[in-house]
Amino acid sequence: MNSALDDRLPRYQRLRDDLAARINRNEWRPGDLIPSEAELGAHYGVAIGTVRKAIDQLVSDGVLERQQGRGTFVRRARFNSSLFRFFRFQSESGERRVPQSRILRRKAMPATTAVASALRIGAGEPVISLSRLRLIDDVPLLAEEIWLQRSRFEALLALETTEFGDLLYPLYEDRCGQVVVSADEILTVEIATEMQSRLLRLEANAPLIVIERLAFDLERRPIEWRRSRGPADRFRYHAEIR
Amino acid sequence: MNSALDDRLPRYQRLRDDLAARINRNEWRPGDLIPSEAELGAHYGVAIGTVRKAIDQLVSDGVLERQQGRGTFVRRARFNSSLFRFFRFQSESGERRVPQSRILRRKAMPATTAVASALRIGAGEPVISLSRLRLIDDVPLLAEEIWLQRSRFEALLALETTEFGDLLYPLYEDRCGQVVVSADEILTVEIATEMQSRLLRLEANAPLIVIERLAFDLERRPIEWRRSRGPADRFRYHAEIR
DNA sequence: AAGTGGTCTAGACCACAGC
DNA sequence: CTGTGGTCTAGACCACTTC
Repeated sequence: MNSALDDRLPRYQRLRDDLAARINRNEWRPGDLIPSEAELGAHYGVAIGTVRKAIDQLVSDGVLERQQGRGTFVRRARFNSSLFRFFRFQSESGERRVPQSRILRRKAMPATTAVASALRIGAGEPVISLSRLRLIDDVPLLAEEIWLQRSRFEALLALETTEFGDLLYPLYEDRCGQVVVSADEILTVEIATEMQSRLLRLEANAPLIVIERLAFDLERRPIEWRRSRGPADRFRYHAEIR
Repeated sequence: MNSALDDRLPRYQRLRDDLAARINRNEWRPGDLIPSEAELGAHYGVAIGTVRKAIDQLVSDGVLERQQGRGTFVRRARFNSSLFRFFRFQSESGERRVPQSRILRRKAMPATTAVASALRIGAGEPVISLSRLRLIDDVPLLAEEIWLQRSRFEALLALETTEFGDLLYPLYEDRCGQVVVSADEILTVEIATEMQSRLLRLEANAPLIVIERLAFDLERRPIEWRRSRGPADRFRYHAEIR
């Protein structure tokens, strides 16, 4: 379970995993300064070069951020990151803006088999389901269904949905200590159902783009599954591939 | 121009750039074994650790590949890479296959302003334009327009288009010494024109997915621009985002 | 001036491939 | 057995931030 203990792995790997786990359990929170390389080396009994290699990995994972002369910090949610790219549905004038969010429904429920399999939990385990509409200039742009493991996001049930704000990931960070660092997305196109076309104010049978996203924490465990649908004619998606 | 000479940059950076340039000018070709770390260190007059750091970067760029005990090799085109992911248009049965390719047209011409700006060359400079149809089970799946800088791809003009094969990137490698290592893609949806719907055997006004791709060499210079269109209802695109 | 990360070095030992 | 990359160490010096 805990790779930080598996002594077949190189030290820098175990160190990376241990640091990742410490961040994940909120020993250090986004924005915090972590101990210096020298301190970490002394604490773990390894050379500074080994610490550097572990930190290098976490930096390239987007989890940590170095600042020469200042120290190494836990990175905050990145609003310009590609995680936010399907915000790039164009507004009328073409510029990019953060859409408004309106939570339509919030429900605690047992996971369906599909949700459980995506989140890699058992069927029937408690999850939180959100239904959200995103708008620009009061025009609906995306209809989203979101599922979260309840045990990690309990705090969301105690909060008024009107207090959620326009972005969820900062909320996850602040209220639940959950940090999204990567995601897999699958894009497809389908035809709007009657309900969807009413919600998005489209004509019947309009083509919709469907974006399924599975978001991971820094230990690559799935923490959020969402399915977003928007009018295909306003869709523009940018991807960098390697 | 040549960052390998800029002594404000760290040595491992200059070394990385110099190695990249040597690969790009085909001093070593895909599949070749490059000199050992010790040899490179001796040749460039740097410590082995510095060589390792330069090679580390090229490995994470996907240009080189280490094999413990054997050496470091120039990577061949990766057919399972995400560069090939819009091959994932599903076949009837759902499995993934490499589509057939049919070159419909090949033309040497001066670059239009749009093409020149994408490829970052001057308007009117010579380019090669390809028009290609991709099929699975003889059913058209993608209609592609492709533009290449003529100076780099001259060899393609001397080859029968029927000899091109089903994949272009291996052809670029073998015939022209050009290696694609990364790309930017922009996805949009549009409605098929009459000509497109005839080519792809769709009904009029069917929704099309449009994938614009700018492909880069390992010095991040654009070498190919393509625009691919396919039926939206058979589209499935996977992206990993960080 | 003190502390931090950034670069670079030199060398030890290990794991693996290939003769 | 030799040569290769993989890990790890220890220390020097530099560049930057903060006081």
